Order: sequence, then structure tokens, then C-alpha cells
Amino acid sequence: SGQPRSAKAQRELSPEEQQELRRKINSRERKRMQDLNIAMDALREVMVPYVSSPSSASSSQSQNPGVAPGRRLSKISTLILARNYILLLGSSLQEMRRLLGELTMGMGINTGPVSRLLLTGGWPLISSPSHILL
DNA sequence: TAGGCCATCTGGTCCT
DNA sequence: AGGACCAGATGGCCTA
Repeated sequence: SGQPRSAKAQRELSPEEQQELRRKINSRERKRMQDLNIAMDALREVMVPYVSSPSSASSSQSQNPGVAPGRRLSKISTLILARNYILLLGSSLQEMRRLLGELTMGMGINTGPVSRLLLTGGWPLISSPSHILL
């Protein structure tokens, strides 16, 4: 009973049927990995301006270790950069909130919908970047 | 030539 | 039961 059902069921098949089943499983796995790569490419596309901007290109070695300038981002580099970018956006938003708070409270400025959203942390994902850490 | 990156195959496990 | 997900193994390609 220690054997997994699929392996047991597989052994009861004829060699031809086993081969056909293997082909189907391999094909599904290939498709799954291809979908994953499509998603990775989409993420790369978002990250490209962040990585290859002229200002960061020269200093990319210190800021983005493992990222070779002019080359396609590896999967691991894409994920690490995306994480760093999200953290950066989170802290930028926090700073914006702080400045907006100083402005509106210190000067009695009437807050519009955008500033109200920022001040009240209307976007939980960004207001708490740690929620989306791996 | 060594090391990094990647695609593919495979068997096991989890989920519906 | 079948499909999705995962991790290990393997071999190919490319670059320093």
C-alpha cells in the first residue's frame, strides 16, 4: 500500500499503454512549464526598464548582482529583481504618504480622493509589502 | 573547460 | 481516477 495509486495503476498497463500514458504526462508537464515561462517573460517585460535604464546599467553590478547588462534576465534574477522592485515601490509609497500627511495636516489643505486613499492606506497590498513576501 | 542556465523526463505527492 | 504541482536527474548550449 506504500505505492502511489498512479504508479500501481501504471504497472497494470501494457507496455504500449504505459508509453502512451508517459507521452501524455510529459506533454502536460511541458505545457505547464511553457505557461510558467510565458508568465516569466511577462514579468521580465515589466522589469526590463527597471534593469536596463541608462542610470542603472552602469552601476548594475553593485545594485543588481548576477544581472549581466545587455543580456536576457535569468529566471532567478527576474524573481529577485521583482521582489526588490516591489519593496522599493512600497517604501516609496510610504514616503509619499508621510510627505502628504505633513502637507495636508500642517497646512490645512483639503484632501482629495487620491490623497485620502494614500493617507488611509487604501491599497493593502502596497501598504504592507511584507504580506507578499515569499 | 568549468560553471550557469535551461528544457525535458520522471516518479512521487497533493488536490479536485 | 486524473490532472496539477514539485523536485531530482540528465544532457545541451553558452560564456568567461
